[in-house]
Amino acid sequence: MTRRTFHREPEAVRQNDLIAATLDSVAELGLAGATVREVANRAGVTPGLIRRYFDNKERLVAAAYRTFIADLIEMAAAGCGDGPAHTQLAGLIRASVTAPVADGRTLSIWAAFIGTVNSDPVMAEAHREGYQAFRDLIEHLVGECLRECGTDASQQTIRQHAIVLNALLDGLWIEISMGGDDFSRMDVVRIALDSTATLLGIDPAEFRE
Amino acid sequence: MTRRTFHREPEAVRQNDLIAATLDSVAELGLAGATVREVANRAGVTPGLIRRYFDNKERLVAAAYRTFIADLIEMAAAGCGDGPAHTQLAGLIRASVTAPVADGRTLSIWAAFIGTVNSDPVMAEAHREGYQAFRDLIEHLVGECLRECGTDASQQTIRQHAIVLNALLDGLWIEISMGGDDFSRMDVVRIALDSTATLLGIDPAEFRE
DNA sequence: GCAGTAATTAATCAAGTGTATAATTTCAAA
DNA sequence: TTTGAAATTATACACTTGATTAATTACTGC
Repeated sequence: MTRRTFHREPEAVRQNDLIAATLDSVAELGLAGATVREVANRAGVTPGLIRRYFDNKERLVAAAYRTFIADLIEMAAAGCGDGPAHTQLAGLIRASVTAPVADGRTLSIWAAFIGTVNSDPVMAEAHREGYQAFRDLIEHLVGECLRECGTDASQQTIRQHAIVLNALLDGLWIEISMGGDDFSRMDVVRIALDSTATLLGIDPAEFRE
Repeated sequence: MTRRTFHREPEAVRQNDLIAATLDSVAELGLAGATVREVANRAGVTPGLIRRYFDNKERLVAAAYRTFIADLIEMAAAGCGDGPAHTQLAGLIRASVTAPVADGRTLSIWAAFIGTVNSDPVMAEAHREGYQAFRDLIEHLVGECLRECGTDASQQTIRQHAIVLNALLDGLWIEISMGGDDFSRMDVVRIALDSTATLLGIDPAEFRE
């Protein structure tokens, strides 16, 4: 009876693999399906090993959530580029309503985690961290964008615009990711950009990237 | 050793109690916490009894989701009243961004269920049923509202407006329910109504209920 | 090449899960 | 009051879960 062969991996790599395996499990099987054994299998590893990298299963899941949120924001922010603010904002919006940010897998993971925020303080904290970052980014871009257009708005007005825009993006992201009905037929990017221009009171033509 | 006393309940009542207990469990402990025993305890009943009302735990959870979604839509639609369309729409919006539709408990339950839609066909079906109803309601109200304002819009334009408005409401609902930051300080109803008016291109003054 | 250390496996445990079934109790009808 | 059927409880079972520990293996530094 010979043991299964294995090879060692740098700590960061293994940790990353375990987190990736966790996210895959959550996406395909739901949070309940992300058992220690399932995650270990997907990572090509034995269940016991997980404990060497994460104290608890709870810690593993929380870590997975943190990297998920961070990656999500990074993917969205990657659409910004470094041009004028209205171009950056347009890029952010386009990225938010198209894959890979907007797709079923991402939504499943997000929802599964969000569902625990109310009953799990650790997850609640992990959540707040990441969410704030996205809202701050939007608020900054909205402010710059309005300034570029010659509109002088108070900080409170900017904040309100950011809140509404953030909500709109969240909602569109959910609807599109859920794969509802006829989104494949319409130009979601155009709709998102035009709606944003309308809400901010700026010229829609400005928003053609 | 005497058995615990009990009293019989009409089938509909028991069924309802079990569903209510399931939703409470999901809200407070997450989907994973909604075990057969937990639900039974909250319903003041023994685990075995559940099987007399639901074939599976899966069926119980699906039934709970259906009534949850139905109640949610009913609560939102209850704000409509029966006046002119723009008043009905305003009522719907107000109801959507205030309690009991918009609160943490509701969001927790919603998210927990949504997280399963991708991996569970039964839940996916239960979901689509309820969601369509809400979008149809919004589309109808938007159409009537534009007609009242003298705007003549094509069916496709109406549909696009409905999609955007639906997304905005979803997003606001989530942000408010999540209890993010400073929503307590601001008039969310006002923000929601004004944003809607802006998006539909109608006079915000029309929307003061 | 060799030793020692640390990563990994394998095997096991107690607790909790959904489900099944037989024993009881309630209640309505006679 | 008695009887019978249906609702409810109690108990048990097989299985999965997260966690623990000792035995083994791979790799690093000498």
